[in-house]
Amino acid sequence: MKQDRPKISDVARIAGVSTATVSRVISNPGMVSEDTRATVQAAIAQTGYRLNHAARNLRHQRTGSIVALVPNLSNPFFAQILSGIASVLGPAGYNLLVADTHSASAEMLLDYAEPSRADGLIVLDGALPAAGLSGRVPVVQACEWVPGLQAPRVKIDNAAASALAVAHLADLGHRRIGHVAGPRGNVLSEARFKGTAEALQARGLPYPDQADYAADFSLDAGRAAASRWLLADPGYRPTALSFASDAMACGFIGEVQRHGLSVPRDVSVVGFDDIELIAHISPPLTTIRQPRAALGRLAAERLLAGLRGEADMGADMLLPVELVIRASTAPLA
Amino acid sequence: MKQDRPKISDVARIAGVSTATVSRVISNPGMVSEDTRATVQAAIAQTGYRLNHAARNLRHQRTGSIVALVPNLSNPFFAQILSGIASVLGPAGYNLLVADTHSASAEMLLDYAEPSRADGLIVLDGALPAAGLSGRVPVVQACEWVPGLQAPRVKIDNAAASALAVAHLADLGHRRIGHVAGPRGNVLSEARFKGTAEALQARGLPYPDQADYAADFSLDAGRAAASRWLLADPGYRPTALSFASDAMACGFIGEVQRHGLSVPRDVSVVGFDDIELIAHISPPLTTIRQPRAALGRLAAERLLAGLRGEADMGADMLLPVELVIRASTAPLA
DNA sequence: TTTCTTGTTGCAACCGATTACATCTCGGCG
DNA sequence: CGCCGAGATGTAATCGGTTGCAACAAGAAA
Repeated sequence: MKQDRPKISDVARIAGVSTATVSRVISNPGMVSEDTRATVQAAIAQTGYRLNHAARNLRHQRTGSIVALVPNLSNPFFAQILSGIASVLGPAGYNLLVADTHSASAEMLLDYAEPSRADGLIVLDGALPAAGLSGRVPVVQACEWVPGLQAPRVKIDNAAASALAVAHLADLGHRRIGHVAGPRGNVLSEARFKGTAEALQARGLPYPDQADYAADFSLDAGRAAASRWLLADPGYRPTALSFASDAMACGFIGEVQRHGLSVPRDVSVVGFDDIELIAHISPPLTTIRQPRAALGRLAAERLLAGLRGEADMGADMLLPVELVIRASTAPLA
Repeated sequence: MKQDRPKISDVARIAGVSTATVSRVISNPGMVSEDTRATVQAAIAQTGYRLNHAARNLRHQRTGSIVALVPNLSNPFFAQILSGIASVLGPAGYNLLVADTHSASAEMLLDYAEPSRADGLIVLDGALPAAGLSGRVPVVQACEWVPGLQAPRVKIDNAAASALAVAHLADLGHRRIGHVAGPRGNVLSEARFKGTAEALQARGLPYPDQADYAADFSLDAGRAAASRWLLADPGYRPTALSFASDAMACGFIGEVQRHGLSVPRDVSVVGFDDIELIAHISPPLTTIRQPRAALGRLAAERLLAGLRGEADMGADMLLPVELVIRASTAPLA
């Protein structure tokens, strides 16, 4: 009993043809006569032959897989983008290789950009070094982006999104509108802070020249922001706040409520992302909705187009966002 | 100017040695003399040589990657398990290939179990066919499992977990305790329903012989369950309910509240999973906490041990769960 | 009948690294 | 002085498909 997996030469021997013909039956059936094809297919079935991908990839100089570099896999936000990516890659015959940039060394990350590892790269982490990512395999940036990296970006219009939040709060009569930014240095933090500041300025409202940075985008960071806000003079502190993430907004609300204040009576809150469940907290959170799955899908499609050599891999792509008004915002009392 | 990537023979030529020596410098430096090693390393640096993984994999008959078969990538629950998996695989030198079983055909899924594609398989989807997964590469099942598939399982004790919920509600004085199960046929749904029924029976409480199946584990399914519950006779319907997921519990609470009832005054609710944010809804949800990241980590470690040929890839592994008491449960009025 | 297509198929050279085996050198030892 | 062993390095087969090119057959055109 042969324990080894059958190889193409085994099939060829049984079918009485050359390995070339077997190979053609597999990858280019039209080139082989009907009779031969049937014989070979029978031999394939009989032996239970399965193609060796490593061998094919070596010869074809491709891998059939796309790497996604994710800053934090456990963040549901990224999971949904990945889901969008996978939904495009799978049907197109590509594998999705996921690398958590936090649990991988710089050397390993470099390795992911190797043509012998992946055919393309989707970067979801804006904190990576631009050098090393470029010039090896086609790259697309999604959601976040790496400053200085020449690769198409599929993202939302963060400035416009911030402006939406500001407009909503201003329309409700708020004049002292604050913004709690994400972690310092993060491209999204900066873009959203900048967008908020500019929107405030455009309306003649007071705006900060320095962002109120949080440690990260987490619940705890929102809680910390609440502590700062609670300490401030009620006569001067913002009556409305926009946050760089829903999680932060949640943390803020929880902490504020714990101190006996009420949202939106004492302070209006706008989140960012529209993650699941956010509609079910108390009060349901007003937020900016990002098209997460679409972001992933479009990034993947963009990359595939690039691999086919079709696309103008130059232009960026801005997806629309949407203000979802729930109950965490109210007119200024 | 050579556009091609340098290969090992280019390095060899420049260093004035054979390809064998270059190969040794890369993968077995101790075998090469100090001088030669330095020369070769200089040549590698000079050419910017990078190893071709496809070639090495072909020769080594391994791929360096592990596939995770996930039923639904956009579900944050799985994202956190994946995170645990990635945190182990990365440092061990393995890639994580993620396949969404929903957006892949059966043929593609079979392909993932090919030795030429992956060195091992982590199954997170209990609805896959057992045939085709077995006997090709080492497999570990995590969280969910495939009935009939002979592969070690890393999971929680679903029966014990259900019993925890029942005990909690019974201790609060509830006698009519219900359970809303996940989708019919899902291994977790069945296990949790069975565990709940047995726990009820053991306490002499009325128990259903048929599960109250939901369409899936989602918020909407919980909402639908609420509609059913609201229609039932208040004198007979359960005064407390446990759910097969937090999302369902949330949906239920939201719908019940919309009808002017209050949780936990009118009905106590226990969720399952302890996903993020669940502590911030109103009321904060009492639930069963699953060690998600640990599940992923252990599954990955198990698989790696199997790949090294170390482990008794036979025994299953049960992780402990924990009852987290918050405010959605209260003594029977 | 000869020549030219068109369609099938086989031969053998790849893809790029790894490694068993052979070879060579040099020091130690009888 | 010759033999042996250890260490370093080269030679070439190998992993398993793919594909350019050649060969060949059969039918069409001349």
